[in-house]
Amino acid sequence: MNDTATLTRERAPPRKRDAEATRAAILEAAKRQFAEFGYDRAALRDIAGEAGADVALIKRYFGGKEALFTEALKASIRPDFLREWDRATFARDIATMMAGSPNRDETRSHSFQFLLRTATSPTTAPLLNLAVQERFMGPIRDWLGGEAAPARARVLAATFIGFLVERLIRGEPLQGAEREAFVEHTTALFETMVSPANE
Amino acid sequence: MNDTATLTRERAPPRKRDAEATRAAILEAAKRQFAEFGYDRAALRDIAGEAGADVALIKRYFGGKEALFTEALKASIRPDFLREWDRATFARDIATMMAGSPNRDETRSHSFQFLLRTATSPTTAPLLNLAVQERFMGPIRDWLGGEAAPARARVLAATFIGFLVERLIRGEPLQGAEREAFVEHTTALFETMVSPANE
DNA sequence: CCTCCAAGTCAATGCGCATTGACTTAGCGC
DNA sequence: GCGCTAAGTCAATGCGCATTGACTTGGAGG
Repeated sequence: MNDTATLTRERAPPRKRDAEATRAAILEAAKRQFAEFGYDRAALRDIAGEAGADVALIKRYFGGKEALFTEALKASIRPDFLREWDRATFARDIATMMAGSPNRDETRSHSFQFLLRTATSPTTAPLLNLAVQERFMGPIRDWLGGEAAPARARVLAATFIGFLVERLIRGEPLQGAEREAFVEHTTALFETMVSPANE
Repeated sequence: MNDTATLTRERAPPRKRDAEATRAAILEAAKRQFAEFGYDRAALRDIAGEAGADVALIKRYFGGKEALFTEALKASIRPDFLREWDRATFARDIATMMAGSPNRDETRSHSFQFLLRTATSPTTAPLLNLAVQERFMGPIRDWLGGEAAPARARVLAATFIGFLVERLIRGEPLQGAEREAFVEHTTALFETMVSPANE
């Protein structure tokens, strides 16, 4: 009797024999666990477990751990993520988001956490670079527009990433005056990046 | 004494039986390898190897992998790192540094790479948070001064980290016009953070 | 030259994990 | 109902690694 049911994650209800659905479930679990644990500490066993599938199916459907990771990475970068933010309130929205805890808006932070974990693992960094270049930098560049868009996109992306990390690291949530000041300064920071700075 | 001659594996010349020296060598190798490979992929065998010592000595002198890591982490955060930058040229210096490759100024980036790898590994993040709070945030806060220093320190630290990550990820080096624009915008960005923004 | 202890070595042990191939079963077409 | 194929299961294998305890050796003090 294997009781992997003790895991906190809910197991999907018993699925009919459906290759497509199984594959999708595995990919979903992979996205989540790679994002949460990083490449090294994510175990195929557990991923399969969460998906309600067997480890061997990962081999069948994806080939191996690295291949699964690559696919999960691709699936985690949505090129249209910028459209979700209103241009007018962009800076403040970002600032507010960064002031919060990562657990709250899990849906959105999934993919970014994924990026972070990937970014700093020496093994996976090369994989990331490729994906980011076309699916992350590109959109930001277009979204920014104006002169020197590529360089400005880099600056924006870097800053963005930094705040994600800070939020990830942060121990206790921001509160009171510090939180307000944080939001103000962060808003100002992102605003200077969106509207071209005057020399 | 030159030391970092070859990338492969510098073995120190046969050391006399000296517990202190051995301990130090191990710690040094640990700092380097943890920074380069991250916690998970750094192997005690290799660390000991680089230090010209045996794995078992790591147990004797440090207790285990996690203890060694913690110590290496502490040793990697220098609370006075900010003093190295001239206040007047701070922003531009940072920008120039960020425009370069991480391999060039290895000495300085060691400790930061360490931070990054630590930051995004779920296991080690808690350890980091503690260390960073007092040895990283504190100094920045004092260095910044002025009103809302804690919040502004956070903003500065976050941005700083982001650029480190971006630099770490970046595939090919920045060149030509993009590099120039990048430096300009980054300089401007850091300047607004040092000199208090006017409301 | 001898003793003894700390410094350093060696090899066994066990764990967690990915990989893999042989096995079992569901379910569709006939 | 029958059989065949794809979907899903199981267990063996092997690798990399940290841990650990028993062993060996250097070298200083007598």
